[in-house]
Amino acid sequence: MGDVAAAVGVSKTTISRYLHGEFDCMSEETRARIEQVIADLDYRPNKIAQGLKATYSRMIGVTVADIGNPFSSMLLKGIHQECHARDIQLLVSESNNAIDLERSNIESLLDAQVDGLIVNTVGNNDAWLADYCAKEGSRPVVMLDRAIDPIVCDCVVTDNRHATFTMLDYLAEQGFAYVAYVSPPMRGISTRRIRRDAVLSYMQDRPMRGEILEFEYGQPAQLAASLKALIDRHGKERLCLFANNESTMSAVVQALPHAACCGPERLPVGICSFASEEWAKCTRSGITCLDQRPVVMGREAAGMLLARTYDGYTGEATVKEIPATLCVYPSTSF
Amino acid sequence: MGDVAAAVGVSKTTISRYLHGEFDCMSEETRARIEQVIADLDYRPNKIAQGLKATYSRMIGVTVADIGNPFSSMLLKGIHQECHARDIQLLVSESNNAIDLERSNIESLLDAQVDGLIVNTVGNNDAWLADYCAKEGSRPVVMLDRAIDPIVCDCVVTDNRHATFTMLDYLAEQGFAYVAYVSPPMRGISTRRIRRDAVLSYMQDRPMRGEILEFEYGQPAQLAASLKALIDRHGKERLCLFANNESTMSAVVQALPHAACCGPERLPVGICSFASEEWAKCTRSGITCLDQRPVVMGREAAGMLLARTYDGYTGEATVKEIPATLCVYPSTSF
DNA sequence: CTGTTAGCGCCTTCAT
DNA sequence: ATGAAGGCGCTAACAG
Repeated sequence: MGDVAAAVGVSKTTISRYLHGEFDCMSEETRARIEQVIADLDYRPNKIAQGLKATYSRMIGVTVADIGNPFSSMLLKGIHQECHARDIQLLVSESNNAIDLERSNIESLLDAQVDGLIVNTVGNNDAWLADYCAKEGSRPVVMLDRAIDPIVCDCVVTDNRHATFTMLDYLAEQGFAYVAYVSPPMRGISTRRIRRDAVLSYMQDRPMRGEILEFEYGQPAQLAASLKALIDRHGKERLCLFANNESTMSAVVQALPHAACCGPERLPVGICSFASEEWAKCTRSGITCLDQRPVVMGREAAGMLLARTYDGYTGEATVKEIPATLCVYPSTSF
Repeated sequence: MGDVAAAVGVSKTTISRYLHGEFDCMSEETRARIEQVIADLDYRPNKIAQGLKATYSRMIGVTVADIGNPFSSMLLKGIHQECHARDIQLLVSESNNAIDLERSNIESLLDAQVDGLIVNTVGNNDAWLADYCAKEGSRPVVMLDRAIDPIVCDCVVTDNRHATFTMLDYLAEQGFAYVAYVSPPMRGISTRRIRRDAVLSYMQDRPMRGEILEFEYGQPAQLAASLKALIDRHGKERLCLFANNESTMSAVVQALPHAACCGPERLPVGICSFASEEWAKCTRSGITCLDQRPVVMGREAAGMLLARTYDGYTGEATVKEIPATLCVYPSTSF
């Protein structure tokens, strides 16, 4: 900036004004000269230095539990769309499903002076997060695909209870009398808990029966054994496996012999899952799924965050529920 | 920092020294007092201000063509692993497959003072990128899953030619006499071009015959028609469709009626693809694939970038080829 | 062992 | 219509 000023023969103040479009009180000539010199020198203002002076950096921080997950990458896509439109940079980090990493990531992002945070928490970290939100001078936070209780910050989640009910209604219609909800351990993750509770509550009031089947990602053999036992136990009764997410769906599919899913030997076992349609429709012969529309969720979260961060919005913290879409494929038809 | 200094009753310099672990020339007492006050005040140094003074920001920039792609998210995972280990922040943006967005993203990242760049280019932007690399004072750049010609910066790519040959050898073994390589238009993307050329060159020297089948993502009907014609033309001759990437594989699978892939009516049509194993093994009855190990690629790219950016490495620009892994599934067995 | 000073690149009053 | 000066939070000589 000093170079430009010197080359034009004006002070840095004038250059600064030029950069901010304050042309009203500037001679047309200076204006043109500055433009010229900036082009010649290929000068670009240093955003970091601007941010040092201003109280904002025009960067927001994002932590996701697992960035390798295609669902997370869709969330990021949505977040990026919204932020890019407003010229906000994205500082991204992943916590690899570890709580201490999540905490240190958030602290690092804050050290980097992000103006706000989008957090897809790994779970069991609510107290710490609530603590941060309560601190005065804290930056706005939006929880993504997670809710926090009590609601201390905006949350963007799938309408999990309603979506679960929609799926179960559909399964009942298809003649499934028994549903096993397959999920990784809850681990304080609101989304998982709410879905499980929805399944249990649905079954309390209706003829449908079922169970919750927890499993650990690392243990495919164990899952295969549980599923085999379950299926054997049910004989010819129509049974459906309802997976909590894509990874679970993938594990379920692999635990089942392929012949069980299609062809003449097909067992009376349906499969469905929370999963993106794009992925589910190609899995096996096509798996019925609840698509959470993660891109929309990401956009929504970013929108809420930017409103608070840059537009001075100060309404109460709210939970925004995004409806999931039921997509029917052959895995639940007989 | 001023507050801390005041509270302790020393100058900011001393605090600065404390923060950088320069305890050798500091009384044990001051040291302890500073530690105390920092804890009390919950003080954390401003990385941005540090970066303003230093000539680096400890941030690197990443642009990917399409962040929603699971492959890209794996690349990011690898990049993040390496950067996190060295306490480097990641500024991420996506170009949504648009060249002008890619350019403006790179400029924005540079404005944000990133110390280096990892670029997964959308294609047809080589001249512009080479231009940037040649500019003096430019930050180090690593191209990821893309090569640039001539090699003006480090590139991390799959060993595309070798991988393609490996797959074709395997297909020949399985008795496929004809292979259709299905790919989106090349659009100046090195990876696509090299794979296509490998297919053509393989077929020149060997009995295997085949063709290149270009298609546009948006046009499933057209692809379905091409495939139908192709299959009809070949009657009972064993034929394999070889997809360039996951999206293409997905399109191919959807263009084919499910009965064509398994069961008694199965056509003599194999399918294989460049794709991650995790995804391919669940698709239909399991699809033979070349897994590019994107996490490794991301790590490698970040490693090379950090070496140049922070360790003063200045060797010649090189192309690092990561071997792909052939994973066999039922889609190519009869 | 610790403080003073100057400055990174920019913005913002207050003058002129 | 334009400048000068001070300061954002921190670091790096150079003193003492």
